[in-house]
Amino acid sequence: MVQTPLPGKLKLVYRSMGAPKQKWRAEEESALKAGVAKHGAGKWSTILRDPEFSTILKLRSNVDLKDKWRNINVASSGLGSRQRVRLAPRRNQLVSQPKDNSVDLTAVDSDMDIEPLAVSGGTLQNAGFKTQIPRLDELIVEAITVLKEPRGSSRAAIAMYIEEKLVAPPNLERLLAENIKLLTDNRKLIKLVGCYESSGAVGELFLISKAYWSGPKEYVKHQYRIAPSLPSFATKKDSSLLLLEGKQKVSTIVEMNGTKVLTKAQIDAELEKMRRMTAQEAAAAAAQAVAEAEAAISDAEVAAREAEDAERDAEVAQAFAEAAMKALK
DNA sequence: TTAGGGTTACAG
DNA sequence: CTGTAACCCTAA
Repeated sequence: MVQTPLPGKLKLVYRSMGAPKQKWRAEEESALKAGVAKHGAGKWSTILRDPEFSTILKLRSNVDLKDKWRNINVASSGLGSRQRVRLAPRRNQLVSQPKDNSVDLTAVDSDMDIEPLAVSGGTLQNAGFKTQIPRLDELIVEAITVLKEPRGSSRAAIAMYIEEKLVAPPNLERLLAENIKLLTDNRKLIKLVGCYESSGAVGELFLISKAYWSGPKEYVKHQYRIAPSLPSFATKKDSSLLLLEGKQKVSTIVEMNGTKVLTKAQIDAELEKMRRMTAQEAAAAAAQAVAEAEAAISDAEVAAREAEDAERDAEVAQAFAEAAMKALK
């Protein structure tokens, strides 16, 4: 019980070879989250053995993964300190059972990920256990956000995340399917329906409603991403025809993202180009745009410090790609 | 091997 | 000093 590593004199016990602490890199953390999404929490050894993560997590042990996952969950749970496990968080029950579809997710526009976090000054004193009965739609968004999977998260991954976090009702899968569909229809989420190859270009098909890809070599993935919030054109009908042309357009988007200005002239210019292209060409161009976006995401993961900005740019690029794909139907 | 409790290092 | 993250120990 009492841990006595050494007599109090010699406390300067360094790690294996003089490594004080091994801070987790964002890359490793992402790999861990992805691994949990794939294999489930608790399968640390399995995750460690997965060739997709073994390279990144080579220096970590299964215990390290377990501890890190615990830290992530503790931090994500909104509760400040977890040295004292006063009450088990198992009392959280998902009660928002939509009888029909009375879940008003239209009001989830601006106040989405803002947590109250009223711990100003003193620590949690009265907040014994949180009664924060989470909303399912918020949980979905949180799952996708936390998992940070480059190609989005599948329903199974989202369900697994939620089940890891709280006691979910047995019909979670069904509720999840309904809620995800609503979120997708309301453009809060972007659905990755498939990947395809067209004339050498490999891309993804993002849909926000019903559409089908009849092109060659399509395989369904059914993963979901957070829909980026774009200035204006997302609500305009006429601007549904948008298109990118590879990295050139991406750089344009980056500039746009910086200034937050998307002029009508720019949209018209894109429309002009779009009208000269066939659906196939548009698909290829959209594919390239997505590829650029993915490259930006990869770079962001390597350079963990500027991950936010780069990923944001990537998402904007993907939004354009999605708009282009929508135009195809 | 994993889930926890417990400990140490580090940043604020 | 305090809280947090990385690490350690051990029962199951």
